[in-house]
Amino acid sequence: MSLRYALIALLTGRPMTGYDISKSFSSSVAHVWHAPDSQIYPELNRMERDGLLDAVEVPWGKKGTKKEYHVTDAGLADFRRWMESPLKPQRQRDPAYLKAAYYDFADPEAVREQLRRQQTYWEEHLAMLERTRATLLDRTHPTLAARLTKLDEREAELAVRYKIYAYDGLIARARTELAWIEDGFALVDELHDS
Amino acid sequence: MSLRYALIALLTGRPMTGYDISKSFSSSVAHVWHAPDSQIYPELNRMERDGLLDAVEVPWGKKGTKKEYHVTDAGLADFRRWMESPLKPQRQRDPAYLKAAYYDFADPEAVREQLRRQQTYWEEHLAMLERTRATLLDRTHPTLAARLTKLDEREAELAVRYKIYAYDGLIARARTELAWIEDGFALVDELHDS
DNA sequence: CGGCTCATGTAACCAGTTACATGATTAG
DNA sequence: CTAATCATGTAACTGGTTACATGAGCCG
Repeated sequence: MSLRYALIALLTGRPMTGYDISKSFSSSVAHVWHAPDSQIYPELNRMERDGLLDAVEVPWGKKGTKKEYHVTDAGLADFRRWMESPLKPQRQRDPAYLKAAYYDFADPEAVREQLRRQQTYWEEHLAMLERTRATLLDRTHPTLAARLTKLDEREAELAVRYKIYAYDGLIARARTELAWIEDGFALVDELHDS
Repeated sequence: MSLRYALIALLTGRPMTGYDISKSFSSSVAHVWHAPDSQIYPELNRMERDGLLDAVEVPWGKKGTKKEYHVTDAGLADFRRWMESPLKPQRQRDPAYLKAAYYDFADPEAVREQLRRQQTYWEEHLAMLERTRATLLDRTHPTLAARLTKLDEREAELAVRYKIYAYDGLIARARTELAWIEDGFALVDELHDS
């Protein structure tokens, strides 16, 4: 269900076509909620059917049209309702930790290789988060910038600060993962001669 | 697919019935990989079919029997192969962060309520992780203890240390979440008069 | 005219969730 | 005898993944 709220969140910035969404998704909401195109288009149709979005046919080229989705009042109300509803506690389900608990079944060199891959992944992820955070701070992030034009300074301040808050959480999480990976290297060295 | 490896991991400790598994699951592997009963039983059947487990019929009461699952050599080999195979990078998908990025759409009091709930959840989760970590350290954790009887001291040391390593990661993560939640309270107070 | 981007999906599958179903055994 | 525990699931559904499918428009 969160996908639909990720989509509404994105569309509060500005109306977009499915294509626009699937492109800008990856550089914004996808940092907290990833989804592939094949899930986005059908969901947009369902949301239109449920009255959360209005699809406006916009001409495209000579004869083509494209659908531009606008959040309806009902959609916004639904979004706010979801925002204020309690989260159900997330189940833990992380293969990295499952593996780590049983690293004694694997070859030490294979463990190091795992750790190196995770390290690379998290370093890149962290760098991306920090870049994005910077564009939020200076308000050049395209999706955010689009939304800010509709807000007064007080509202803009809130929107920006909460987004930065979310990214700060993601950044802290990435750093925690990286510190854990560092500890992993040290542990493998300690346990297997070196 | 990770469920099946969580199950093999658990069964390396000692052979168990589906019922044993579904009970002890929650106090061990479920900390890294949650699964309900309704997913466990069918998966055990599939794993037996695939030759990863042997099901031994054990008498139970006067006429009943129960199935005790043993990991086969093929199962262990498959587990090791999985252990050494690269993880595919996990997609971010966390509703708490999605909401946080858009807290400006919610009432400040509703936001505080959200934060309080998450705080309670993570505090309890953290306490549970720390209790479990302590039982790993003193080797009284039942699943671990069962496995240790089959290992020499050197192997036992590895098994224990890696399990503690995994829990240290989970604990660090929980603390990071709690720190982020604290920052959330401070931010709401700052942004909404107080 | 050829290749990129814009545009919109479908189909088959797999994993996980929720709710329900049923019966035997054992402890008090 | 009754309640708790042991035992084992099925069914319907939701959400997410992977792979594929197709065509119009735009730029050089």
